[in-house]
Amino acid sequence: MTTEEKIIKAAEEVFIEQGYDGARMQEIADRAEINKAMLHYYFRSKDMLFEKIFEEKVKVVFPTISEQMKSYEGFTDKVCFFIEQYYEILIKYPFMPFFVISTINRKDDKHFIDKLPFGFIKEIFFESFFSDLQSGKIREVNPFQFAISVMGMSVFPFLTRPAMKKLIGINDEQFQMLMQQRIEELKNYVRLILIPTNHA
Amino acid sequence: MTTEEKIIKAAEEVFIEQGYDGARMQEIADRAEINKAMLHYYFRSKDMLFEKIFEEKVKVVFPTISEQMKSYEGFTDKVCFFIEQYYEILIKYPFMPFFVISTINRKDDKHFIDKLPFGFIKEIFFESFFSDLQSGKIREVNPFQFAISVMGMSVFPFLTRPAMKKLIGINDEQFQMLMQQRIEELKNYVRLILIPTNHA
DNA sequence: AAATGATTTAACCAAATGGTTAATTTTTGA
DNA sequence: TCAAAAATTAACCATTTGGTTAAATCATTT
Repeated sequence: MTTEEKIIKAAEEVFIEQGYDGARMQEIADRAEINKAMLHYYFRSKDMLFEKIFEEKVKVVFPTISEQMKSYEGFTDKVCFFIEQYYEILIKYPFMPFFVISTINRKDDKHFIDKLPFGFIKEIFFESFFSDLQSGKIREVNPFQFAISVMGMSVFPFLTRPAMKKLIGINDEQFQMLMQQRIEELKNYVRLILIPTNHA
Repeated sequence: MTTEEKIIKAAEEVFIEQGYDGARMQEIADRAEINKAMLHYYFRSKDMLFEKIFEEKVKVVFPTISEQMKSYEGFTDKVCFFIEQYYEILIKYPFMPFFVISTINRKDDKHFIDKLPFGFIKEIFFESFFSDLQSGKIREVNPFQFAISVMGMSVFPFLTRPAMKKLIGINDEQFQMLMQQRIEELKNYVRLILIPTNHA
């Protein structure tokens, strides 16, 4: 493991746990078991190190689901598949949503928003939406609002994990199980919302 | 306006905008137009000042909706009413959700979770749930998962406001309008999920 | 008006923090 | 083998930050 890799691994941990403001360069150095000067030697400043980590991590959270997505024809199926794939990632990286959201909400530095791959979301949620709407395969919902809802339902428990765990009284393992079950539940909700009732 | 009130107002602003770590005592003093020593005179330390603000603000975000909630009989109606009331508060205080979530996610200090009024949520979502389920008035959904979903759909756009605005390309005013429209959309989703289709 | 207590201020402090530097060790390539 | 380049370290630095203090001002009561 090279020094650079050690730094990135440690920086990931610390930034994700503590956020930009809470993170300390010394702590990153300690966890990487290297001299603090190395951080600046490899990444110049705290800002540039953070930037690097954020870009790297965003690539993980918003992966190229869209590729596989194309094999699904209908909008409903696409959304359901998205939930499945997204949850696989979320369960693997449960701290990611809070990291991303706390970063894009930083008062002074709003430029991180531009690093989010919006195209990806648009592709998933709007591509087959209108054709399915016209052919009557889905109900008349607002695509924006619906997209926000699916994202919100998916991500919210991960943003409130500490509170969730306390509210329901569970540990990390049980939380993970609950999230696993949640996939089917959410897919069910999506179908109930989208698929019209056939008044035979 | 007393000095104490000036401090609280300024501290609210700064803590909500910058978070605990990002907030500076000097900036709070500047905005309140008082000497920094007054902050410690009235609230001893940054921690105690923050505690005060958090407690105060939580009372606003989780108000006594539950009282009015009781006049609604059915579970579906209760949830719809909750969304209405909750959105009134959210539109008024759009920064609150991020403030609360970033606080309960603080690594070192997880005790803020205990200050959240969980009872309130339980009351709303579980009280009439089971009776309505047994009488067949609502579909068989998991009450936990459903509660998380409603909360998530409601709160998510406020957590991602800066990104939302950029994604859809709107300003603050338009965002507020979008959220106003969202109330009906969400109530619709809730009904579609909960109310069973009558197979006549 | 004087004494008392509460409030406010300016100056100060120690610790922490991001960042630098000059010297040292390790690696590399001719 | 040896010099140049790259990597690493310890010590250091300027600034910022939460917090303190002692003196000054203001308000209240007698």
